[in-house]
Amino acid sequence: MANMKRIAELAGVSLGTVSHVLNGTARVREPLRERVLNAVHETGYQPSQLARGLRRDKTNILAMIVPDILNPFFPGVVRGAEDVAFANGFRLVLCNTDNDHKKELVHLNALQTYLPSGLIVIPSDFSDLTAQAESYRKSGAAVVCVDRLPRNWAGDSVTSDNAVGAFNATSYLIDLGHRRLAVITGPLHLTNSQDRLKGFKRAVRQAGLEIAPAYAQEATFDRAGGYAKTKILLRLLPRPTAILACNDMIALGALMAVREEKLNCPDDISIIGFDGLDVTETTTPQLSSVYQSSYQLGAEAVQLALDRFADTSSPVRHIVLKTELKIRESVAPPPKLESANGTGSAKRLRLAAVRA
Amino acid sequence: MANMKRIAELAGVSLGTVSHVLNGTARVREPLRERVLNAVHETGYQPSQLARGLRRDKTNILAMIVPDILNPFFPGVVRGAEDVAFANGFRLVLCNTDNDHKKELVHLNALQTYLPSGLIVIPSDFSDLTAQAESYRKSGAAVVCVDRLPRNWAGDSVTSDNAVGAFNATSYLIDLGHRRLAVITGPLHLTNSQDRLKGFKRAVRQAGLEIAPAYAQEATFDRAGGYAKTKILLRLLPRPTAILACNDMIALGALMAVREEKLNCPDDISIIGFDGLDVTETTTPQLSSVYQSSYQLGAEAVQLALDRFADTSSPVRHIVLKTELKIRESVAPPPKLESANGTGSAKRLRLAAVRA
DNA sequence: CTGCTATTCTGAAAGCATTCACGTAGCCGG
DNA sequence: CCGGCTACGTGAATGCTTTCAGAATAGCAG
Repeated sequence: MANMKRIAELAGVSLGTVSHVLNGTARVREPLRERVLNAVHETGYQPSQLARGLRRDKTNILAMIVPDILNPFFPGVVRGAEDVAFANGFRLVLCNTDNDHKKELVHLNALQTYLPSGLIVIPSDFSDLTAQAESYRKSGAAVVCVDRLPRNWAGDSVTSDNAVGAFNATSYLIDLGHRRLAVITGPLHLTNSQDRLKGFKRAVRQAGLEIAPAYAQEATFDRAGGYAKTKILLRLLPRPTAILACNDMIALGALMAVREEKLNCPDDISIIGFDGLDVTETTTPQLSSVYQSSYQLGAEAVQLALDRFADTSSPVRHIVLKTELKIRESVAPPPKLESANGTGSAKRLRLAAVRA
Repeated sequence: MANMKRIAELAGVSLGTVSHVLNGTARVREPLRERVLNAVHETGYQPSQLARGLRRDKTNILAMIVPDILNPFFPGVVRGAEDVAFANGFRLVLCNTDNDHKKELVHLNALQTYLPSGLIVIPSDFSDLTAQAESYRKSGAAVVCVDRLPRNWAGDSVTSDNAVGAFNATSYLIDLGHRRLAVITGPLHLTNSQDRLKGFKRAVRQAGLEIAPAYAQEATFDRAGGYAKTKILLRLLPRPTAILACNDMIALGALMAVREEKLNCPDDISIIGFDGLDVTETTTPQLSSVYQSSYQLGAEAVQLALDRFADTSSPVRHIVLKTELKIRESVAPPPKLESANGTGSAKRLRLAAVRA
């Protein structure tokens, strides 16, 4: 690959001039400018990002840290981030933490030696990024947290309005007539889980309902978690008539458990998930869900990083994206009649009532 | 951040010695060695990857190019790649092409200026990477193609055994008694689509069956494609009793179309997908699929790149991964009786037969 | 204790682009 | 025609690490 020196020779100018033409850092008269540009075209020269980064103390790399790209929620975030990054001439280095804070730290430390312009991070469990973020900021990199916040986070962030999303979903169920609501939250040390639970509780309180503690279960954010906790919920007396699952994976597990118990969703029990993944459209029944735009989360995060990058001193920003309740087939009014012990399917019960 | 000079001062040695200790490039006696290591620990010094890359003409970055991380098949590949990369001290720069060869070229050109050690690429549509690959190889970077191959690809690659996978699935259907098989392929300019179609045809031929051209439809690799082509297939007379969908998204679309036509899967029509995505477990009926390990695809690709990297001259390798036919609920023997026009559900027909 | 070889260390050069202090040419007003 | 200013260009210094040629030291044999 040609280097700048060669371009300078070809164009018959000095190194500095080539640099100025390339970066627009100084005025260069047309004839010279053109000669430089020609030389660049002829050779297909592209400046070494390494040398440039070394000199400028900054690269056009953005470091992106996510728990696990295999979790179907995260690819959207990554894609949104990559698109905005690419549009602005930045590249994304992607790292998975598996929600392991140690691994997160390893990545954080290692990545800094590439002098990225920014760091977009979906914090791992029990993450505390204060020190690292400080270090990045000191080196001139913007740090933005996405989706959930580490403890004591005081920097820029982009999240969905988890509380309002959960509130709306819960209210919707209540409006349908549900009174015995259950919620399966994600891990409660995560701020998004906390906020969704808050939204749920607020809706419940506002409706003057009481929810016994057993009706709020904490699960891991996956199908297995949703399945296990739903099994528990379905054994409670009286059985809940609706479940707010705090993400779609949990909702999927809930649906499996419901089916396995020979209950019918939505006749016996309504389910609303959270995230609005594509998979909610292909289940039977189709899952209702609080949709949030993972893409936008990532896109806004990078935009925020770029803004921060341009203006280090402006006040911290905390972008909160709207959610949208998508009601599909998994929601219905609560069963009209029920046996006292709360077992059996609503359909059967309805039949029993007719006979009686 | 401290630099090497500072470490040298702290340890009272020369720059060269620090470098040698850090890289093990020369023998350094214990006392000095220790002083250097201490200084490194105390300062938390980490060598600048930029300077190192600049000097070595190579970074520990791997460039990874995928069509679209939002396509649920690709995150697995990326994750597999990242894990192996990380384990070997490499980082992944992720780029999406949207299957646009132009965008692919832009990424390819831009990424080279970071002097990556390797390039892992899932080629876009109509990709021809010969020239770029050559350029990368010339700069000492390993290039590995994954999942599908560009035209005239002569380099290392990792793919699944698409032909055998499709052959097995098709044979399974034939063994169940199906005679009127249909296939919905992906875009036929993609080698994986071609291979799956070949496998299908081979199984058909081997069973002595004939498939009219209309029973082989080409679709985009998504739900919409599967849906549209299935609609067409369901209108054919006689109607096919089984569909091999060449990926799970197509299968999902097929399932939707079947349901919409008030047909029952698997009673009226069997469906087998390809890829074995998680989503196949959450549909009703659960989708049978030819499972391939996207994770392994990515992991092997990076391993191959690292190997190539260590030995530039060894012969080109072409890793082909096994697939596994996962039969779930979407497959059954063909309906026993059918009306001549091929409409109506098998169940109804069976009832009619009983009455007669 | 001397002479040599083998072993360690050192320091400068190289890799490439950016930037800053400084030189030069052109132009205006006087 | 000259002083002086503006607008352009120049090239050396810089950022950080690796590597190579060569200096210094250690160790051993005689």
